[in-house]
Amino acid sequence: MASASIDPNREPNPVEAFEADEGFPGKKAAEIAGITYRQLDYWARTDLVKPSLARAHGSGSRRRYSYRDLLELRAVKSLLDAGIRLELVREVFAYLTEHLDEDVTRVNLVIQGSSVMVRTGEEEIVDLLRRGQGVLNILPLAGVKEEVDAAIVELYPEGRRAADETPSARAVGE
Amino acid sequence: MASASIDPNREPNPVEAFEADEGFPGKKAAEIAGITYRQLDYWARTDLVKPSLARAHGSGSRRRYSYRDLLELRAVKSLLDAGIRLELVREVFAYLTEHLDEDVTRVNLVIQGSSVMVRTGEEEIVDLLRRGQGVLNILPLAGVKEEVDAAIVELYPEGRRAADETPSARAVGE
DNA sequence: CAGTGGAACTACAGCCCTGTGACTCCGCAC
DNA sequence: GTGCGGAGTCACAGGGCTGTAGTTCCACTG
Repeated sequence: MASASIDPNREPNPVEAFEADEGFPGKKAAEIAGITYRQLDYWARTDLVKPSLARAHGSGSRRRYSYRDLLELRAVKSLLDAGIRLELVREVFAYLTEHLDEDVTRVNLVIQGSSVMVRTGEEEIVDLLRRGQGVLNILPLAGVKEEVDAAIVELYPEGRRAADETPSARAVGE
Repeated sequence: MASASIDPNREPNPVEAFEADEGFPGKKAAEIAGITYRQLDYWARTDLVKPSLARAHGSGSRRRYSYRDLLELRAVKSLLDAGIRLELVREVFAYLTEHLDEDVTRVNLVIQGSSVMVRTGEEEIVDLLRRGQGVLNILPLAGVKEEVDAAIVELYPEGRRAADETPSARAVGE
């Protein structure tokens, strides 16, 4: 709701400030995504979601997750919470990592058997439903983004160098 | 759509003949459902899908599955194939066993988080989609029935005492 | 009615996956 | 340098099977 204006020369929001600064360290990434640190660690080791700003290089080093990584982490969590096996989640993300651009906001992730799609309209989904082959799994990515943003604001209200407080729903286009 | 006519004085189809006779023994049930015998056994032991005509009572005894049991087995398999964890499947069936009447044919099974629903129209599903909270899993039960019928006809064409050879459901689909 | 063969259930060990706990280790900021 | 916090390691647990070697019961034969 509210003031998520698409101002071309707006201030960087907390998310961007964070990222520009240094990204999110493992522990915070886990908190924001709502998972345990051990899961985050396990997923990183097993190549499910790796920190894209800086990978670990031995004990004592620090992983650094980008905002997009957070979205992925949270999406994984959502799928898991919905009772989907990590095995399938891995397949999904193998695809997703390549095909997901920045248009996260109005899109549904649709999984049908072993094929993954990114669908915008309800029409298309109804169509899939009608020709119903097997189970459909549908994850609205908009919700994922909202959750991540909310978690960031709640856990780390001032970003890093303060910046814009509005939760940045980033709006339509992209 | 099509020829699954509800003819009041039709012959019993192979399915009904089978069941009236003695139901389906474990091994055949597994074949028809498209699962391994070990899975069937495991599910029976852990109370996921139990043979409703006769449960095992020691080595040498025989489980006897009803046609409806076959539908459940196949539905479980579909859910599993779709990457859903057995844990969730158990929850689903706890509900389903009570709320699934005989109208299996035009219904979608909708799972959202921990709540399970049986929905007929696309409207309702679109609505759920629109207010999208979390992941939706949708399984068209019609397909399940078709698959079971097809499997029975293919694997055991003569039912038991012959009976009606016409593939009951299928026809048009395909 | 006893004997027998085989189908089908049972027991049990073992495998893989997904974590979790409890340490240990070590890079980096100070 | 040194200490802190986060990465690494290892052992182990629980779920969900699978494979295999028993056990039984049941139907059929004689």
